[in-house]
Amino acid sequence: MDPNMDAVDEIVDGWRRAMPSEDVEPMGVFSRIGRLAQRFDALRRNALAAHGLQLGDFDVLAAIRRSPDGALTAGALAKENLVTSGTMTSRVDRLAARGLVGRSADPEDARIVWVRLRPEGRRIVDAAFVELLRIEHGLLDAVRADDRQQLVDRLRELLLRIEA
Amino acid sequence: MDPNMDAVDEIVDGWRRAMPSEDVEPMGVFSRIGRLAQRFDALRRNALAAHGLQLGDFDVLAAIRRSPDGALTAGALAKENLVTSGTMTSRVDRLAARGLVGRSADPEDARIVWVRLRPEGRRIVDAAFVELLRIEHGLLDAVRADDRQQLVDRLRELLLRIEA
DNA sequence: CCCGGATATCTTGATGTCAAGATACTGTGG
DNA sequence: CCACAGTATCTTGACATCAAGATATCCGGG
Repeated sequence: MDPNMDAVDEIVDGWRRAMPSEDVEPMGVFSRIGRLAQRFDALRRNALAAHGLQLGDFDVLAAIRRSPDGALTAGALAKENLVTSGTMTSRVDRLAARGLVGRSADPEDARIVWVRLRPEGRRIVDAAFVELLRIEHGLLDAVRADDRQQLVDRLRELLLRIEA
Repeated sequence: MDPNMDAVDEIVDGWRRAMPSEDVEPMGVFSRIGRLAQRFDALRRNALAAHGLQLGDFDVLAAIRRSPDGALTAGALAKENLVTSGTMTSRVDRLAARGLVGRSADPEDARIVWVRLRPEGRRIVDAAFVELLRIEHGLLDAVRADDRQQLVDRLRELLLRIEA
């Protein structure tokens, strides 16, 4: 097999043979994005396990870590992580039980729950982030530095379209 | 907010503020890929529901549909779909119960289970495929035709690296 | 001819997520 | 001041997936 072909080239060729009347060009983009995400998640999952975190745990800690005030509401976390409120409840339960985050009530609106990093949570999320970044650098080596900005710009176009 | 910024620009800026000493360039690529995959899966899930299929169901039917002989073994399906053998057992159970696929024994190796499309399965997968392709075309409109090949080539480089 | 490692599938038990609904609170218009 | 629509979070029940192990089969070396 041509060593410059990847698994998606096989898939696209397969569809071309199976449905010759269709223009299957978009599959080369979207199948690769899906497959890359799946593989990359497996790498992340593996790396995070060494820090005692699941993917969802990291996403929660990271969102709080990035927030200007060091705290987010449960609803804001759910929205940022693209999960339901029920999922966020269970993630925060898990992290709070380990002492990585703390819940606190809002003094003005009793419906709101603020979630904030505790020192151990911040230590862990920073260590995990640096390691994930190291892995990402290693993968991005496969793309010439000159081409990276182009890639980012094209992905941004797609994301703006899909989130519109 | 700058209308040309997407959700990932926000995230990357957040990390840059939180961890100024790190080079966060790769996040612009990998966070977008992850987020695109997540959003795109939601669109696919929605479109497939109209055909009575889940994402995993479609992936199974599609893999068989593309195969030259019109049949694949349970193991080959699991490998192609990047899932465990247990997951494939349950998917094939589900599809076989609806009559969309059939299982048959291999005459030479009794360990092997061949899975093959039944007429209704083929009808459904073809209809679903055409609709998914229509959706993908609509999204890919966001990228100029001249730039698409570049995008595919960069994604292929990443996929070859990540699957190596 | 038989034993042991390799292969292929299925079973079991645990888990993370979701959809839908329950609960509690806010704030505005009458 | 009250009713009601809207908002924010949590609870519940169902489900797809996974990891690990059970079962069955194949095949090569002694």
